[in-house]
This record gives sequence, structure tokens and C-alpha cells, in this order.
Amino acid sequence: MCPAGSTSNGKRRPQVSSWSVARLAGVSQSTVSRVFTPGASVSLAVREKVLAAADQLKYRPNALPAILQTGRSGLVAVVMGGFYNPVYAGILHGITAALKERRLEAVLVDAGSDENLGDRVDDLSRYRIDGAISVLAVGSAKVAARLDQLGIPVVAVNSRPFGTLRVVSTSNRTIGRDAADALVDRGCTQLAYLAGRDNPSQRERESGFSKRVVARGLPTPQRAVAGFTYEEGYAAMVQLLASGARPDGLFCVNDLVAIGALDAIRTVPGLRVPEDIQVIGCDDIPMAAWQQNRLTTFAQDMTLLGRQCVEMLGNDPPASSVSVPSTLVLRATTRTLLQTPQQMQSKAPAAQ
Amino acid sequence: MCPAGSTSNGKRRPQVSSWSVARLAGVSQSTVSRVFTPGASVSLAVREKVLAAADQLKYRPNALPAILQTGRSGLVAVVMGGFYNPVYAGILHGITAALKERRLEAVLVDAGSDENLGDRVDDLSRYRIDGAISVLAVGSAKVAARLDQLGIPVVAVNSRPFGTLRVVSTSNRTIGRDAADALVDRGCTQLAYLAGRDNPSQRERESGFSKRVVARGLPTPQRAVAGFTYEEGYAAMVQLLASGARPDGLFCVNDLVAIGALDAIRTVPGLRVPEDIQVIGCDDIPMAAWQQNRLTTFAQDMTLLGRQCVEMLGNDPPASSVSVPSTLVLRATTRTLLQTPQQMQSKAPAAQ
DNA sequence: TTGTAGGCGTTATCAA
DNA sequence: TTGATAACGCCTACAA
Repeated sequence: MCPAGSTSNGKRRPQVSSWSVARLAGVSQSTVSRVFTPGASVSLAVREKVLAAADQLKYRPNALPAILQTGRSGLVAVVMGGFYNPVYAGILHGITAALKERRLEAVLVDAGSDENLGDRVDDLSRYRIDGAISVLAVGSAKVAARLDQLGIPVVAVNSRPFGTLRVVSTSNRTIGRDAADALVDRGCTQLAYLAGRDNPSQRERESGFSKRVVARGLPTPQRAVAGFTYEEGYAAMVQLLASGARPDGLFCVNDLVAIGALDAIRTVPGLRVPEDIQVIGCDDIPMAAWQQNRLTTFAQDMTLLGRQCVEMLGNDPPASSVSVPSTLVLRATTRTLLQTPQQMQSKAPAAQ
Repeated sequence: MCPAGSTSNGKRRPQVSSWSVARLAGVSQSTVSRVFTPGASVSLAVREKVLAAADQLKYRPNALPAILQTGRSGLVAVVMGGFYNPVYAGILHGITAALKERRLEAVLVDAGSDENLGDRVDDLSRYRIDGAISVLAVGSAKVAARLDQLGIPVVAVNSRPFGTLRVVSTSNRTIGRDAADALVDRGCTQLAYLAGRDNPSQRERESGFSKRVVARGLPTPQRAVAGFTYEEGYAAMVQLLASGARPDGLFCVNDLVAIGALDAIRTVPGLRVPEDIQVIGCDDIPMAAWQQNRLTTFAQDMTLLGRQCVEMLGNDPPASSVSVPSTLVLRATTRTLLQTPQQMQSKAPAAQ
């Protein structure tokens, strides 16, 4: 009726089990279990007796046997590729908030690059995690195949749709197009783009931008490869300007790069933003709003993005892909819009 | 000899168990277990046979029964109070890196305020977490007492040493003193301090600063309450300047506040940094190094801080408190130091 | 509504 | 070095 070790066995931290509570309350162990199972049928009298006993013993249900039994752990792996960009802080916050609502817990994995992603998530499978969310884009079919084999739902942000991978994207192509329109509408004719290292969202932002610029009858934008950090944006812009290029409209892969570019522009005497060159970033990180930057950029609701990731994780049957919208936030690095005719033209279909 | 469900029972995701591996390898389940237990004695022949079988079946040890048995989960709760300040990204990175080295996993808790801290960690005790690290300072004895009762080691950053709480601190008092010395050595006579909301590290930074300023024979610094964000720093400085105050040396509770203050100062025509007012921040977040700021500040090795947290968690017997050093990083918001005599005076003992 | 019994997949113990 | 067996603490039948 009552297993030996359920009281305490001296060697380990003694844990109060449902058996001890049962004994104190004068009921069976199953009854205690039912009291702690939402929606189970227990008489009020018994429930109160049990809760009183549990309270007295400071009983905390142990999730592990239940996981062992049901196969569901309530644990979700959350994979990050580093935290250097404040935009990740927003996403992480969104994910943790959404997980909390569903009573799921986040096991944080700082993977660095998506090479390690497979290994790390595989590692975590020993905890029987229910799923994984990767803020780090899954870039290779090999990694995707590895994740597939785990047999758990995997959501990845801004990845290509490999296999059963579920993808939540920011509307990168639209952002690129809107950036082009915003700059062209404001009179820019010499466009330039500061690129990140190759990944799906970078590629889409760029292609959306370039194609729309060309569709608007302007030459293909100049291009410089920066990366994703302030320093890389700064260096790339210094180099671009040193090469003699004088674009009058600049779109950057993200805000950090844009802010780096702004600072580089400021080193050139007589070159003014937005009079001589207009700049648009992407993400709307807090620093974009700082007085020293007042950067025009695309805002995306990161809390929503986090929520979408968690929701997709639970979808059954699996939805394969959703994207979150973005809004152009106009600040001081672009001029005010005057021309209405071109504004209308910006509604034209993409040169796909 | 071989339990029924160990192959697959149709209802759940079928998991390969040590029993299936044992059967394929022609050994007992215990032997399989030993092969996957570091340091257990198994003959080479058997080990290879088992590993081959495990490989063939893609066996992944299930951690849950082991946890049930040993009481050790390898899970550590990591409590954050939000991610708005980039310094937290650094700390989080340090913690995850150190945990990984010890083969521990981080369960991320975004607590918002330390009120929820107790509840959330208590929640996680159902996973039999081995310990908790709170980047959020534990501010009340009540929360600390709650954590005490969990019977697991808890490390908190920059908290007061309540009960069995283990504390890792940045050297806040020293930072305050060094900031005072740095400003006074550079000729400041009218000091001001932008404070955060009350918490242990804010209090120590301020008290270290104020006392040293007074010890150096100057009047008590002016004080304005900002908070911990750029916006709050900006607003507080705008107000301070509007009140007619014209300090020539400013120390801020952190870099975000300092950068906000810098931007506020820039709104006043003719007020130059560092000629008219010198500014020092704290944390050395990436933005402090940006060209637009070039903020003099105190750098702290956040990776080290993370490592310390993890190490303290494992200390037995528990060490109660350590602190990590910081270094003054001189940039463009302070003047260059000329006077040597005062430099020597800065080595004088604190007016404690 | 309540209790009994079996199983989840490991580790720990002890005997062979 | 290996194997058999008993926990670990819960959930899920099924019986009362």
C-alpha cells in the first residue's frame, strides 16, 4: 500500500510525495493525484482534506513521473544565436511571455551558429522536450533533416521551409519593397544597400528592395556587405564613402548596421542626413528612437512574433508558415513626403 | 525480464529504451545503463557491442527516470527581470556558456519583478531543478525566505545577503568611488549623480560616489532620480538642466541613463562634453563605444560574472558572496588627466 | 467518488 | 564484470 522510500531515505534531499500527503489526509495516493489534476472529480470534503495535508507538508507535485508516463514534459527548447542584437531581446521576451500563458517552460540554448543547433536540441531530447523554437534561422537542409528526425515540432524564425520545419517570418520582402518606395517617393535616385551576411531574411530584404528600385525606373542599388553589427555597418559605410560613392538613399539590413552607417556618414564634413542622404533601417530597436539617431525604420511586433512561434508549435495539423506584419516608422533620417502622385505609384504590383 | 511497454505501446511517440538496446546487444538492461554512465566498469567488448546496438537503434538515454532516481535534474532556473538593458544580454550569455561547460541546462524565467520570482521558481521545483540563478536582484527578505525553503542553492546578482542566498556582485562601491576620483582628478568641482530606482547596487554606487566626493573636500553631489533606461536618463537630465543646475561632472547609475543624459545635454546650445561637463556611465554596454557617445564608463566582464554565478551554485559548502572587478574605460566624455598629485590622492582610504 | 494495481525507463543494490 | 530486482513518484486503467 505504501512504498518504502516514499517517506525519506536519508541519502537524497527528502521530497514530500503524494504518498505522504495521502497518509496524512487518510486517503489513497490516487485521490491525492486527482486533487492535483485539473478537472478530475473529487468531492469537496476530500479535496479540502487533501489540500490541507499538502499545505501542511509543503507538498510540491513532482512533474517527472508524470512526464515519464505521458511523454509530455512541458519543456520547450528556445534556441538563440547570441544576444548581441537588441531585437533578440524583444523576441525572447515575446516567446517567454507566450510560453508562460500556456504553462510551458523555456529551456534556453545559446547555439552561436546553426551548426550546433542540431547537437544541442538532440542533447535536450533526453528531457523529452515537447518542441523547439529557433530564433536562429535554420540555414542548411542537413540541420533541418536532423531536427526532423527528433519527431517533435520545430519552429524556426526566418528560415526556409525545409521538411516539416514550421516557419515564422518577418515580412522581409515587403519591407524591402516599402523601403525602396519610401526612399524613391522622397526623391532619392542613387540608392545603396548595406547587406548582412547571407541568410534568408537578408536575401529577401535585399531582393525586395533592389527589384522595386529597378521597377521604379532607377539603376540597381549599389551594394556593400556589412554584417549585422554596428561596427560592421560603420566600417562598410566608411569604405563605401571612401570609394567615392555618394548615394542619396540608403537602406540597411538592420538598425544596428544603419546606426553604424549614420555614424560613418557623420565623419564626412558637409554630408547631411537627410538632406544629402536618407537612411532607413529595419527592426525598430530602442536605440533607433534615441535622439542621436532618430532613425526611420520598420517596426515589427516582437511580442506578436514570439506568440506566433509558440502558437505554431501547438498547431495540429502543423501550419507550415506565417509572417508578421511590419510598419514603417518615420523619423528624422528621411525627409517629409510631399509628392502624392508617386505615393500612388507605390501601390503598383511588384516586379516579381 | 523485459517489461511489456519497452518496445512501443502505440499510444505515445515510441521511444527507444535501454531495454531494446539490451535485447539487440544480447546483454542486460543494467549493462546498457552502465555503458552510458561515465566511469562505470564495463568490459571493452561489451561496451562496443552495446554502443553499436544503441547507434543502430538511435538510442537516446531518457533523463527523466534518472532524475527520479537520483534527484538531480541538471536543470537550473535562470531568472531575468527583463531584457531591456543590453548588459543583461552579456550576463545571460556568460551564464549559458558556463552552464554548458558543466552540462547543465538553463530554464529561462522572465520574472519582470522580484515579486514573481518566488512563485516562478517554486513552480519550477516540480521539475526538481538543481538550483536557481537570479540576474534580478532579490530585494525583499520575504522573497529570500521563500527561496530558502526550496532547499536548493540560489545565487542572486547584486542582492543583499539574505539567509542562505549566495550573492555575486559587481564592485559597486568601488565603482562609485573610482567615478568620484576620476571626475575630481579631472578638475570637476560640481558633481551630480543620476540615480536608478532603489536597489542594492544603485545604492552602493551612489553611496560610494557621494562619500568619496565629500572626502575629496567637495560638496555633496546633486542628485536626480532617473531609473534605468535611456528615456529616464534623458528626462531626468532635461529636468536637472531646466532647474538651472550646471554640474561639471556627472556620474550615472548605468550606461543607458548616461547616454540619455548625453542626448539631453546636447539639446542645450553651448554646453559641451567634456569641456563643460564630463560624464561617466557604468556597464560598458556596446552602445557606450559608439562614435556618437564614446562614453567613459566602467567595464565589467559579464562572461566572468556568469561563470561566477554558476560556480557559486556548485560550491559546497556554500560560499556566501563574491564580487567581480571592473575597469574604468576612458573615452571622450571625460577630459585627459594631467595632474599627478591628485591621482595619488585617489589612493587614499575611503571615508567609510 | 474512491481505491487498487500496473507501468513508465532509468539508477542503485546486491548477488553471482 | 555482469545480471536480477527493487525503488523513484506519478498517471491511467479498472474495480468497488
